[in-house]
Amino acid sequence: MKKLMVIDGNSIVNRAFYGVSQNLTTREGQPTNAIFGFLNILNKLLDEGAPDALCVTFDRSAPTFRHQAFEGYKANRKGMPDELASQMPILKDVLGAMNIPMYELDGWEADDLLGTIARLDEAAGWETAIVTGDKDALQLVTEATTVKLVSTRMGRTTTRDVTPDSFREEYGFDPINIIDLKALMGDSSDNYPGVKGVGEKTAMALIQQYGAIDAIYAALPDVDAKPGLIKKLEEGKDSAFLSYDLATIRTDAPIDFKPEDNLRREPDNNRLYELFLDLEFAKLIDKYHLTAPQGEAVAEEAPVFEGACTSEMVENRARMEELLALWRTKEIVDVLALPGLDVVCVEWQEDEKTGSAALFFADKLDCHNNFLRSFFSDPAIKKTVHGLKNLCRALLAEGISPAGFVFDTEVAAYLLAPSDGSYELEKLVLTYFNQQADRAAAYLDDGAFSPLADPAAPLAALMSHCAWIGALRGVLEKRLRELNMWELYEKVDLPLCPVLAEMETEGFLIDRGALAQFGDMLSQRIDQVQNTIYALAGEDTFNINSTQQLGGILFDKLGLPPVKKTKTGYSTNADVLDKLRGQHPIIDSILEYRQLTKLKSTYVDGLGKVIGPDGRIHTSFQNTVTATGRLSSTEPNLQNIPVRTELGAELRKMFAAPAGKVLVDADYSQIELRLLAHMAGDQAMIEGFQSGEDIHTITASQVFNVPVEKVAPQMRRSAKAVNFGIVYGISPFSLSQDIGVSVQEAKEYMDRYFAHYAGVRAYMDGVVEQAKQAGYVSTLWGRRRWIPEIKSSNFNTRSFGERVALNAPIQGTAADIIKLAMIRVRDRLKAEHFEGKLVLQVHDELIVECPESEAEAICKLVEEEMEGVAALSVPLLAETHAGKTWADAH
DNA sequence: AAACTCACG
DNA sequence: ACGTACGTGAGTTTC
Repeated sequence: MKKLMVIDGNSIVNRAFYGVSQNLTTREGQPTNAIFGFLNILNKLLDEGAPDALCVTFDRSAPTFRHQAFEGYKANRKGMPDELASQMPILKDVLGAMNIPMYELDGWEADDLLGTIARLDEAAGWETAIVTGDKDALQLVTEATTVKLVSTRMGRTTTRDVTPDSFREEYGFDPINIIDLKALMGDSSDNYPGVKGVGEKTAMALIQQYGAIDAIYAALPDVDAKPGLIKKLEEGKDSAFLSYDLATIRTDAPIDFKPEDNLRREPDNNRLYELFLDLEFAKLIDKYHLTAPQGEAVAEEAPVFEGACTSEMVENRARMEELLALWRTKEIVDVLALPGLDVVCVEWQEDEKTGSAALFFADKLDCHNNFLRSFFSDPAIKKTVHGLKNLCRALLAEGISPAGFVFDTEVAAYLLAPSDGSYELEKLVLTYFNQQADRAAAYLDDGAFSPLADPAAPLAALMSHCAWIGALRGVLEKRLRELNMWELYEKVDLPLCPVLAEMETEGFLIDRGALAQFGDMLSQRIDQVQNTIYALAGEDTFNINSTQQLGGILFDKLGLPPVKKTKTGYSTNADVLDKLRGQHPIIDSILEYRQLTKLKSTYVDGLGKVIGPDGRIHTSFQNTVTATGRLSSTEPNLQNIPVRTELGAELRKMFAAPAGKVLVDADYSQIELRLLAHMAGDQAMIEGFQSGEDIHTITASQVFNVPVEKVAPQMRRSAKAVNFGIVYGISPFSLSQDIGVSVQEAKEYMDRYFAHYAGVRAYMDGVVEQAKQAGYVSTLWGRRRWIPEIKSSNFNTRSFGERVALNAPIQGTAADIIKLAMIRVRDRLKAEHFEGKLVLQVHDELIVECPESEAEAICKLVEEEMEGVAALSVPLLAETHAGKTWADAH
């Protein structure tokens, strides 16, 4: 007997939408999670069920014919969220391309079509499997028709086959009587009432005993039940029969259906390929073995390797010179340099065909080193690489000065999609070409790569990586130019790479001894405070670091009032503890304990672990991580060294200049607010900055309408909080939390603020509008951040998108500016033969280590370059200081 | 691996 | 009525 599988499209797509990771979108912001989830469920079903035929049914909008009788029907069902609605037509396109028949009919619901199809199928002598998440469909179960009930739990979908036997076993009555069950108990999601006062338990018992509501009502008033229930049944009779009709799935929809029309067919390769390409479902392209349509350009033309790859072991000096000379004549050479530089692959274009070579440097100190040096420091050889910053660092470690790098695929991909998070070559190949590249690192893991032993096998893969780098260069460059980001790329992010590598290599000297001493002091105090806490708590068996255990002590044992909850229990963060201050002496001790242990573990111990043999700390600057364009710093993070508390700031005394040298520290004054004034073109704020007065005082004076000299400290504090809040897209509630006033007062501050800075409000409205229209926002230098969230139908998600739209242009422009300043400072230090070197950047702050004799000149140089990056409608101000330690210089 | 907390701009 | 500020990285506990 042939089998047909019929899928309740609306039910399954809903489950997929709410069950699959919410954030799956294309890079342009089209949500795809429901489609992806639907296809996954479909694939799983087909693997398990192997039906001969397959089709899908869809609703054509409520209220339906069947339910017109009842006005409140579906009043409780919310309309489909936009993110799901936008996926429906695409899903139907996909199913169409897969040659899966779809059935939908005006005025009919999916389940009526399911019912009709099942019966027609049965009549034709076929078996039917109905796939749905809706238990109403169980009424359709017969010997020939099973229901595959789909449920999603924690993102996993499971299906359960329901047959007449398994149904009876579970419910104790026949499948058809589920209609009677619903007639009594009602259905809140479909909004039909059933019998008032009868729930699932009661209804089940009645149906198990009597089978159908006809039988129940026929037996009235002698039904075997309590008098109260009998009264309810009598009163609810009309409603019960109405509900019965509503719960009945019709099997007589006027559709033209023949089972054999639904026999499985091969998908339409070209249509499906293009759809999956648009949806960025590269893995599914592989899974379905789809191929790029022949003869027409798809997204991007993928490179051809076959037969084009040759490799060469360069064994003598003459051949090296020959190759170097050749490469100098080429427009570009694409380079894959493996970590450690012991293997370098080079590919280039030669008379319309590709040439390539793999160079091995088993011993970097032999004559090959000359090759490495000549190749990587020759400005005449124009090189493309993936991950320039790290390559530069590796080169510097070999004493080679990098030059001639004209393209970095990693940085380019970051600029095009800065929220993507990671940009491994394999991932980019998948994104831009929908192809799977083997991981180059696979040939290196545990040092297994041994080119001399077996050059052939891994070499082909490595060379193909090289070719991918070249192919990516093509599409990335094209895209950067299309988006007007080429200049940003060429003038800012690319040339910053060697600067960062130099800074990492240089490192920051730290006073090991002083650090250890500080750590000992902390340990002693931690001991004391810990004892105090245990004494105050009356027990010493709990772990103060555990928020759970601590919460138990504070809120259960000591009875303090819980201020805030987290997912897992009581919140015990600093905000909460601050509110509890004065209610119990243990609070102050816990705050102190937190401060001390943070300093000890994160900073003293953390930093101690990463001091190099040279006594210096070499952080890694991440230049492809943040969504806004900022840098970040890892292993260790040197951008969050304490400064705000006195004890914490002690640490900055450990960051020092060596004997005979000093640190020059320069930081931008209020750069983000200045940028807000400039970008908003707000005259009042611009004049405020031009006056040279303290901006928070001016704001207070304008907002509170008092002369500058009459601004009280509290007024300035409030104005400062508003100023900062604005840049983040603040709400009155958060402002009130921040400065400790009522929400009403906070709102008044903001209203007054916007009244005086009308340009700021207009700018904010404009930038949000731009983000909604275009899907992205930009900095002054054209750095982009895509904001798919702003089109969300979810209030919180959308609000987040709006705040991001407000903040990203400002934070990002500040990042553009300091990156440019870094490049220029570094270039001038070098050009003017200073010994001074950049060692650190902390978002709006630069630190140079230099001989004492250079300090004065370098202060001037850094200030000039930082302030001179751009001419805005407000001055860019940088303040510089020199000192023996970071604490002194800041 | 996720949750919580906290350090910085 | 919602749920409450942008951007990071790291240490600790807990599952």
